[in-house]
Amino acid sequence: MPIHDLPEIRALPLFEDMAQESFDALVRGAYVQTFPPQVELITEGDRSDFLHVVISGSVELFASWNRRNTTMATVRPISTFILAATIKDAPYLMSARTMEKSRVVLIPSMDVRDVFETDSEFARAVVTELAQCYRSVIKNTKNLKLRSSIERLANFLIRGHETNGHALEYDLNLEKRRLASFLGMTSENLSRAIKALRPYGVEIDGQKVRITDLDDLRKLAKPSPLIDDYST
Amino acid sequence: MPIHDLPEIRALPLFEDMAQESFDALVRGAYVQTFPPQVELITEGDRSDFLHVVISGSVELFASWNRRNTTMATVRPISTFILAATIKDAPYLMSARTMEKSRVVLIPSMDVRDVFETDSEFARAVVTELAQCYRSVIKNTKNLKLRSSIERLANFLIRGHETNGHALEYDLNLEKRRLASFLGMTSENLSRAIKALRPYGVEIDGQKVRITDLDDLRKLAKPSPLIDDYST
DNA sequence: TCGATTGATTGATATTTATCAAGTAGTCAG
DNA sequence: CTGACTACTTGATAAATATCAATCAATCGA
Repeated sequence: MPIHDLPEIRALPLFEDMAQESFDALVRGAYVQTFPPQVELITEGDRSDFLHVVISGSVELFASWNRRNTTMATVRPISTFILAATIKDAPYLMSARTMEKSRVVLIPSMDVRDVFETDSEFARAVVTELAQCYRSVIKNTKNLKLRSSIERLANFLIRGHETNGHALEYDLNLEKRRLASFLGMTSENLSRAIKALRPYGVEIDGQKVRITDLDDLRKLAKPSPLIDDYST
Repeated sequence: MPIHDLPEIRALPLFEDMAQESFDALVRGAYVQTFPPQVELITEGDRSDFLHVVISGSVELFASWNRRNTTMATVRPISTFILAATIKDAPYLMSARTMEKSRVVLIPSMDVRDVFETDSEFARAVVTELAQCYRSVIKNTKNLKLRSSIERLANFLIRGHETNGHALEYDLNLEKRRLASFLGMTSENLSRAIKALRPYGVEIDGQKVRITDLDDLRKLAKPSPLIDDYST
């Protein structure tokens, strides 16, 4: 693995506290690869061979059943994905494909499990990461079950506003059809939902989101830290 | 804590591998309590004070937003809940209430975190448990997003058939309104969904489920291990 | 530059799901 | 036993969401 990627990976919460020799053991068998857009990196049901770390670009996690598909999440640098499957040595529950040209580090799952057994600092970091992931999925479930599609969109937009330094104008950074699927609706209905939010001070033109009346939008969205705060 | 509960708790996957002294440290501050039905044990948003272990009875995990409620899971003996919040020392994302008279062990969260820091066997067990929980919630999300309510019900019934030793007649063991909420539908629609499954060989009378044509039901439900197998 | 393709939008319609309003059956306390 | 209560069911209707078809706009490769 090219040396210039190491510091960034080493600095990830998952790796920063572990012993140097453990980290070396992980990195030894790892390799970095650049993928073109729309490449399926992993397929649900397959055995977990590698822990993946997205270094640049972006990756979509999606799931399928009975010819239906849904976007589960998008992974942006720098972060790992499919940690749970790696640790459990269990089949992937989701597929992953690159959304754009992306660089990904592949760490052999066996190495991850070995180091996990020997380095308790790493084990603890894995716990923190998994607990975080677990809580995120729970929040997502609450979002899906307790809110209508328009409410989900409204909250998504407010979250975007917050993650973009509270800018009132920011980039969606996501194709609308993917957003629709992530929010659990069709593209057509996302279009209509966007229109429905216009009276609440939302303008979306292409990838550009503009919030003209945040208070009004908040009144509709009713964001809650127990659903929308991804940091806790 | 009464001594006669200890062996069962000790045998839980979460605790079985840890050092005896660590287990003792956990149990020292713990206490067991019997609650009547419909008691709210924890409230979402509250700080995590205890790790809970259900010894008998059953506990419903539910979540609320904007005066709406949804059942997230039911916890049956012997298992723990809200492990993630305890480990992260973060607010509960779900509330919990007893569904019937239940005995619950309460282990102070601080003790859990302390032992987690010192006993790496325990830390590893926590990882396994959290990875399991995480994967369960992912499966649940796929279930919700990829299937219609009738398909969810059909798969739920097949799962019941399997967890009851492949019996073609078994007890629902759950109020229908709770089942409805868990499956993400209203009670009324659950009633109708049950009727809609009759042509596929399903009879539900009160709490009694009878599957008369498993093949037909399977053809509709299309169960997948990547959604319905809770063991992997 | 120009088809061809892809993503987004819109309108019409269908399906799914929720809500509202009765009504039924079973349970339970007095 | 009885009246109140609760869970469940049913039918009618409404709302939410999906599907289908058509169009538009942007992009891209030849």
